[in-house]
Amino acid sequence: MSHSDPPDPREAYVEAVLAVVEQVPPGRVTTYGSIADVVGSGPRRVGSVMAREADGLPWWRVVRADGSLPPSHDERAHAAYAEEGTPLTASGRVDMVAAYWQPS
DNA sequence: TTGGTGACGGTAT
DNA sequence: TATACCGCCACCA
Repeated sequence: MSHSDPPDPREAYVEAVLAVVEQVPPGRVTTYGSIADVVGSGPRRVGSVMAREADGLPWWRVVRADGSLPPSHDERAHAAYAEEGTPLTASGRVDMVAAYWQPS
């Protein structure tokens, strides 16, 4: 209310992304692009948020459109997939046909 | 202010 | 199927 009442759309955007990620059911995944579509932004913005705010989030449930993740996180992601029973392809990527979850 | 960067996506090769 | 390239656009030095 004072001279400065920072609505900070950046923070609201981050919260919106995190809210969607929290809704992805175990054993299922969604994509950066799908989240971007829901929150109204580009996939690279979503990736940027994940890189900074992944702390305490099921980040492994957010994958690329082809069902893969960066090699750096691939190993930890696979451990989570095995634990949650996430369907994978023979190539070692998430089976998008079987595991894709569309955020509402 | 300008330019480089990036947990991406889609298309071409 | 894998690799290369370009397009996008907010963020940071």
